[in-house]
Formats: sequence, C-alpha cells, structure tokens
Amino acid sequence: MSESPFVERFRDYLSAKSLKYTRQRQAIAEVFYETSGHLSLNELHELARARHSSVGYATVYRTMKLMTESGLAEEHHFGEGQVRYEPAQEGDHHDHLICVTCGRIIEFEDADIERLQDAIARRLGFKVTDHKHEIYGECLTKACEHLGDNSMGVLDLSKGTPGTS
Amino acid sequence: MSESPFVERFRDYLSAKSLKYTRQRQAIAEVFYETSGHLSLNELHELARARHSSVGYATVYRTMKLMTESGLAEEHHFGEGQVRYEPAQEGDHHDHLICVTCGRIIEFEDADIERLQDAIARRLGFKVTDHKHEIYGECLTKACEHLGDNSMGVLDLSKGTPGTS
DNA sequence: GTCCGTGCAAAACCTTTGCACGAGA
DNA sequence: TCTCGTGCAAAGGTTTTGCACGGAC
Repeated sequence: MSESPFVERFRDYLSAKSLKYTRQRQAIAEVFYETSGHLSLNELHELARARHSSVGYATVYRTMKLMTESGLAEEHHFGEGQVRYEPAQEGDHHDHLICVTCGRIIEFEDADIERLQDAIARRLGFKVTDHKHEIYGECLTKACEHLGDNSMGVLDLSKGTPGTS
Repeated sequence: MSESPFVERFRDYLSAKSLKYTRQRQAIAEVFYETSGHLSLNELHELARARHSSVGYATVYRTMKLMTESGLAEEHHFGEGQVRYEPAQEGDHHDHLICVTCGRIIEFEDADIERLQDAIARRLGFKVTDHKHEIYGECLTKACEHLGDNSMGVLDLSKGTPGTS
C-alpha cells in the first residue's frame, strides 16, 4: 500500500490548505500520476471511474484545478478545443513535440532556446512569466504509419500515450 | 478603389477553386487585413458588420476557415477558450510575446531558435511541419499599468490591439 | 437557370457553476 | 457537528452544422 510521492504531495497540499483527502481525489490523483500522459478531462474521468466507481466529471474538473493551483499539474492547450493535463515536477520545465499524424507527444528541453527567448523578451521590455513552445511534425516511427485514418492531424490520445519522459 | 494585395490574393484563391467572391467575403477579408491584429471571430463579426450590414457569424466562421485553408490566415489559441486569426504572408513566420496583464501581443522572430528547434526535432526523429512558440509575460509599458482590473491574466483585445508588427 | 453562399437557428462540445445531499475531520 | 466535497443537472461560451432562401456566374 505504498503511496506514490506524487499522491503524497497532493495529500500534503490538501492538508496544508485544510482541505479533505477523499476517495475521489485519491483516485483521480492516482490515475493521473500513473498514466503520466497528457490527458483530457474526459480521459481522466474515464480512468478515475474505472478505479473508483462513481466519480463525477465535475469532481475531476475541480480536482484538476486544485492540482494545477498546487503546482502538481499543468494545463496545456495543444491546439485542440480541449485542455490536457500533465503532471509537473517543480523546477522541471519542458516543451513538446507533437506528431500530427498519430498524436504522440514527446517532451524536450533546451537551455539554449530558453536563454534566447529570455533575451528577446528583455529586449522587448517584457518580464517573462511563462512560455509555451510546441513543435508539430510527423514522427517517423512504424507505429505511426498504419494510422493514416487520423488525417485531420488532430490529436487523439484515446488509445493511450506511449510513455516518453 | 485599389484593392489590397491581400484581398486580391484571396479573390484569386476563390476563383482558382471556382468559389464565389461575394460582398460578405470581401468585407471580411478587408477588415481582417486592415486591422491586421489577432482577432477573434466575434471581433471579426463586429467589424465586418460595420462595413457591410448583415454579415452572419456563420459566414465569418466559414470565410475564416477558407482563408486558413488558403494559407492567407493563421489560427491561434493563445490559451483562451477562443481562436484568434492573424493574416499570414507565405514565408513570413513569426512567434508571439503576450502580455498577461493587458493582452498586448508582440510578434518576434528568431532564426537561432528556429535552427535549434529543427535540430531537436531531427534528433528525435521528427519532420517538422509547424511550430508555435509563445512567451507570456508582463509588459512594462505605462499603458499596461492602469489596467490592473484584468487580474485574471486573460487576454482581452476588445479595446483594440496596439499595432506591433 | 444552376450552383454556391448566406443567415438564422439549433446542435454539439467543452467548461463552469448552483444546489441539495453525503462524507471527512 | 460542522464544514467541505460530490454528483447531478443546468448554464455559459464558442464552434459547427442543417436548411431554405437569395445571389453570383
């Protein structure tokens, strides 16, 4: 019954805020952390329900807002009309490379780019608070090739996200 | 009565596709090009109606889709729940710096960053088709400071976009 | 005269909120 | 017990679509 560090940190956050650690929040935090993908609210809802029958969509929504506030999760808009959540470790920043054919999402990180963008912002009189850098392209894996049906280039992670951290 | 190159290109696109050049499409293309900001469908709708009374929202929607297909416009999701459109010249790529306080959007371009990101993608086995690089921050202009009401950090361009191209 | 395009209205989506009941501390 | 959390259902906001009429060619 050991608890993942992630879930533990979420529980700590809740107790620090005098909020309650409920079965639903636990279920959501667990599936979120275990899948560690880039999940939509719908996907999280499905997964959480599988673990603890009867978790409402609204609860998933509110729980993910909480986790975002706490810094344990990050919201992303990958050009869909939908938010995706991703577990966030403090101090660990990364950006994304997204395959427009199969929806695979790969994370990357580059200190040089960050440095350049800071310089640009400074030159233009901005104090950077955040950024988003997404590269879209076609991945050249075999797995991608027999997915020609997803011709819209729309992300579809419903089949699961190949882990890539 | 000279026509802007932009509108002219749109008309060419339409005729190449055997589509019709209507007053509505003309009005939308004109205001879109003249404002050359980062406009939402609502804003475009307002502007188009001012120019040619009775342009329906659906027509703006469909026209902007057409312009996006044709490569004359680009869709952006600046983290709001809304799409914004921007005129695109072929070969002219740029990214955005967005003030989270006043919503101002500044464009930038950096060849070094582009080179670095191409290298990353290549290393990870991707063929880049597109990318999006947005830097969020606080702009340090006076105009921004007396806008403390926009505390959500949500973009609000309804007051007009200070031109910055 | 033929299509295509338009406007209206409604549907479809996703996100967000109100409320009464139930559960955690 | 008291407060916070939950689920349901409904409201909001934006995007998309169906359909009958009107306009471009």
